[in-house]
Amino acid sequence: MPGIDAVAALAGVSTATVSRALSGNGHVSPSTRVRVHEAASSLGYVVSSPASSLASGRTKNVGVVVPFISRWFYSSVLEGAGSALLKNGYDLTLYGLTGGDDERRSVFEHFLLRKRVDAVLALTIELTSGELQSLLDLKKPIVGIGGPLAGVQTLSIDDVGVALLATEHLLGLGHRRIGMIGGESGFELDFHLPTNRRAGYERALRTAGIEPSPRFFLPADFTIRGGYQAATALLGDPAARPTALFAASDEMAMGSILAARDLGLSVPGDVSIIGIDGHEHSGFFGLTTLAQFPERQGAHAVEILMDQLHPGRRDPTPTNIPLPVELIVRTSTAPPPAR
Amino acid sequence: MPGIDAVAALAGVSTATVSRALSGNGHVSPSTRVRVHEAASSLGYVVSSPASSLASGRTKNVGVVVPFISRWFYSSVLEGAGSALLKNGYDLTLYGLTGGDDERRSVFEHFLLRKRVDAVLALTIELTSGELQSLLDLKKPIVGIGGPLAGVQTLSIDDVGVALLATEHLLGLGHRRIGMIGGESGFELDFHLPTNRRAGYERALRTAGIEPSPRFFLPADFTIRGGYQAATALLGDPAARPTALFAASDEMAMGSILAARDLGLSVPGDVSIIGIDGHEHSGFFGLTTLAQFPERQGAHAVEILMDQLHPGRRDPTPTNIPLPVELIVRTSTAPPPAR
DNA sequence: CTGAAAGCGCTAACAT
DNA sequence: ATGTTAGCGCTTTCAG
Repeated sequence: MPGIDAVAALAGVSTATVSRALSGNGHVSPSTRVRVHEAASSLGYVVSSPASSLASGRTKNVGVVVPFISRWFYSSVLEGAGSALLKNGYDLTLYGLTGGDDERRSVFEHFLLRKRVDAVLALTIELTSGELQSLLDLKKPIVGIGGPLAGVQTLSIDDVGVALLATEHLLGLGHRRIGMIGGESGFELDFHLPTNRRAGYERALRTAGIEPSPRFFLPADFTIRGGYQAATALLGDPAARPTALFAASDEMAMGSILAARDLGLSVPGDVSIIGIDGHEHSGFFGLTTLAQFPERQGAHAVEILMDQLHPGRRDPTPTNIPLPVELIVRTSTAPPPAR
Repeated sequence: MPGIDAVAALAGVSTATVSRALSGNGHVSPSTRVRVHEAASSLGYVVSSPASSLASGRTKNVGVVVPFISRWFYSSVLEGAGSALLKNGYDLTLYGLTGGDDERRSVFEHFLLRKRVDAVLALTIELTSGELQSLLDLKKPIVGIGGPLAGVQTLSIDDVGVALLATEHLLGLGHRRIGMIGGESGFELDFHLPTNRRAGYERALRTAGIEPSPRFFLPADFTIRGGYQAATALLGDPAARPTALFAASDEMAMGSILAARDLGLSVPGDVSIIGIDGHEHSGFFGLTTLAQFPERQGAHAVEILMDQLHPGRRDPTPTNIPLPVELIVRTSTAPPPAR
């Protein structure tokens, strides 16, 4: 492992010049820049990150805090963020908040404070004011996905709007009896997502002159199994069942499709089903959905972080950036049965 | 952000003593240890990782290299490894090899060489000899999951054995016409996993006096959709269809269950289906499976790493450690139809 | 058991 | 455009 002075010696310049040439900070003549790069690569020199960090105060690393890792949405965002960071020369240090409160506390009170990250990316985490404060105290760029988070730059889809669109799609097909499988309100990790999606659903109905019926709403836990159970209950009464179901996540929508089948109902013949997510499996199930694009969200968040880390690279960005969603119509939705 | 000398001053000792007291290296009298800890926490002192790393050569960080992030197996391992690392005071830096070759090269030639990690954990990655060499040159502990990897400590399930067990379960129920949905052989990222699982399947059949028929084997891509298509083909001919299907992954097995339904076949009445994985959704599908436990695998790998990082903590471990699997019998397997 | 002091390998003023 | 040099904030001999 050669050091910077070996490179300097070989290139016939000072270590300062090597540092400048390799990092791109400060001016170096084109010719010496080339010499230095050649010397470095011929020696296989790679800068020591701790030494560089200690001297410069920058780490070329960003911390990503996630509530879960092995769920489609989070791991997809992670994938997008990771590859975007790599392209920018940054590492990604992952802080999972799975374990208990102790683990969570140690992340905020110890791990994130070690001066190991230049910025932090927080995925759909409802932070306590103490946690938020300790992040803000770092005086480092923070961006949240799924926000909004007070005082933090965030990206998020418009949960009310997306639910509105989904419900309107169903209304547009002629459905009047539309059920919803929502989120459990205790699901706090996602910023009022359950509440907002329900609000969008109800607003769409009311706008169409339909009073939402509590009998048509059932909360579930965002999983296939939860969706299956809720759909089974909602579709169970042949006399008074909805002709369409809007599920607040694709996994629940998939569970609903399976439940409908098991009840002997055809989708979309007897019941239409729409979800939210654009889950990787939604195509297989022929599910109509409002797709969000988690990988792009991750990449987008990284862009914002990079802009803040390298001022002058772009305009300052506003406080909460709405993220695009896209209605993908597949074969799970159609006009209601003739009756 | 107070420094170590602020703590030293407040505790009335030297910085050296603070360092020793906080890190646990070197002896400090119980009483001063307590004073130092109190001083540190009252000031909110947290060691600067770059400074500590530069001085000690240790980073308290491990690099994890993964081929994919958003797949159940990998994200589960990651979850287990992450929380185990956290408990040990280590950070986890994630290197995803999703992007193209350039990205991959930069990980091995640059990112991993920055002296940022004390060890590396490689998940089911078939490394080129050059990549392996550059890892070995780091002279740091490496452990692989899914191995074996020449010269590296690895953990892996016995792919031949697990396929053998799955097939034997089917044989034990009385099946003789057993099909398999295997892996595409081009799926190189997993060490010969497709080949090994097929070998176990064939060995079990031969031991039972059955010559495996190529017409009963179809490769797929480990996804639900792939399993669906393969199962549709395998079960398509009512005259000569297998009475049982062994899928090399749970996702493919789930696809098979859906395919069987769509063909009007009852599971397990007409056809039994078994998978490998213990996927989070396998319970929902009533799938009989050979469960591996990716989270535990991640935690286990971390244990080994910690043992190597803190010598004397436990015995040196052998070269390839077999991982436990467990047959979970649910409702997708039963004796073959009476005929 | 504790303190003094010499670095760890780089970066960033400050000169030139 | 490039060189000189003083740290960055710790850890770790080496003494005592």
